[in-house]
Amino acid sequence: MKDITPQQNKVLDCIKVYIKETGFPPTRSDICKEMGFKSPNSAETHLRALEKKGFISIASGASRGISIINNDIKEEASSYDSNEYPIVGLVAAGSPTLASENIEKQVNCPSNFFSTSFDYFLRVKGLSMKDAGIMEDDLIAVKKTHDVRNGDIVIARIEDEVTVKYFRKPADDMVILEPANDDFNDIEINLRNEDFFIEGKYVGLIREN
Amino acid sequence: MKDITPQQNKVLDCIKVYIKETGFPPTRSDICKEMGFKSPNSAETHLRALEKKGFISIASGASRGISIINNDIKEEASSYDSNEYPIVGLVAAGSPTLASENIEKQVNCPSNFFSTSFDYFLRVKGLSMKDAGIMEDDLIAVKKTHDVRNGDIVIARIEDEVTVKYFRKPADDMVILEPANDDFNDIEINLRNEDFFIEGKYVGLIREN
DNA sequence: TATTATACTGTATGTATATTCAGTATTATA
DNA sequence: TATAATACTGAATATACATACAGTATAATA
Repeated sequence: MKDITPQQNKVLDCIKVYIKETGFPPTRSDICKEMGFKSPNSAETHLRALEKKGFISIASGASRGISIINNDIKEEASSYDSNEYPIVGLVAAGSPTLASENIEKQVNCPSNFFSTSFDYFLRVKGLSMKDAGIMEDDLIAVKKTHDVRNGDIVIARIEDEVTVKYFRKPADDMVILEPANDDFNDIEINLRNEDFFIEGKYVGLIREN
Repeated sequence: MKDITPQQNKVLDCIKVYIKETGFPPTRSDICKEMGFKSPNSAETHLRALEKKGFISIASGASRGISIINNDIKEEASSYDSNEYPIVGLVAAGSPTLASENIEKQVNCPSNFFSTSFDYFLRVKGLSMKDAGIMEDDLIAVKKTHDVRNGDIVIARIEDEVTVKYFRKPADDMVILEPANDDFNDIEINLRNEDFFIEGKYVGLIREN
């Protein structure tokens, strides 16, 4: 992304403000009013410059067809770095984890809250990871990934059941899921016979008291 | 707000999706394409119905002048409600907890993140509260208060040392601080002889992995 | 020094768009 | 049973809007 000029930045800001206040983007003429321009072409050229530099996109032919391209890194820097993340339960049925019927609610959380980015929160059931400090009803931040290593705490699906455990893979066709609680036993999975899937990785935890 | 009909809800959804995908609201004709209508007036009448029922507002004369009216309480509450909270260590010296030299860094966190409001984060040292799921290096959200009850997890200062423990007060002149770990012993404090102070109460926890 | 980017004014125009009017049909509501 | 609300088609039109073209001027680059 190229550098933005102060004036172009003003125009960009004025577009953002307009959208925030009205719910839809401004016309060239609206921008002129806001910026004090007397020709719609002043707005037009600024828009084309902003488009060329990657700050906005302009839908050809459409009125008010401006959309802000949010550059995540810039957003984080400018403190608008909050996002809504869904909380899902440990759903047992074969439905997709993030299907709307599984979402308990959405919570607002800065996207850079944990050092690793994450995709959703999972509400923990049971005490099988007690000794790792993961208690019932805790929210664990899950990053969707298949790239897990021995010793990672993973969110895994065996057949139709979702579980949180330590991951270990002693052989190519075998996975052991280890709880962090002496009252529970290891789960051995034979990858040839059983339907096994890594949903993601545990990257953080939130508890409410 | 009046009841929305299933068809009107479809139209409302289609507007939301259009905005999400393009960044700007649809025209009547766009809605027709999405919904399969053959007359722009079909979209128009639906829009007017949605406006009348308070789901959208329509800017007169403006193209794409539709904006979604958000009366979602939870979103309003969580949208731009972020604050900076300090992280402090378990400082032993007699300096005030929130003195700048004790502040590890500031973190951005929605102020309504936990059901109870809080004042700062404390970085946990040691494993004395392990069985309560509080591990080394966890951040616990602390609410400054002196109003604590038996069974609460409190942040207390004995002489010059700060500690996190379960609180119990069996007599007027006595406090027992109980760890959640069999390897540690209860701490009995005689309020007549010892300098004891309740810093606050544990209301939440955050862990980064 | 020539060229490009920035930063505007001013005019013009085709079309994208909102919006009204005229109908038809079905289903609630009073 | 009359009335209103819902759910559409189809056509017409004034205007809102994007966008191109013609200029002017200044600062930055090659």
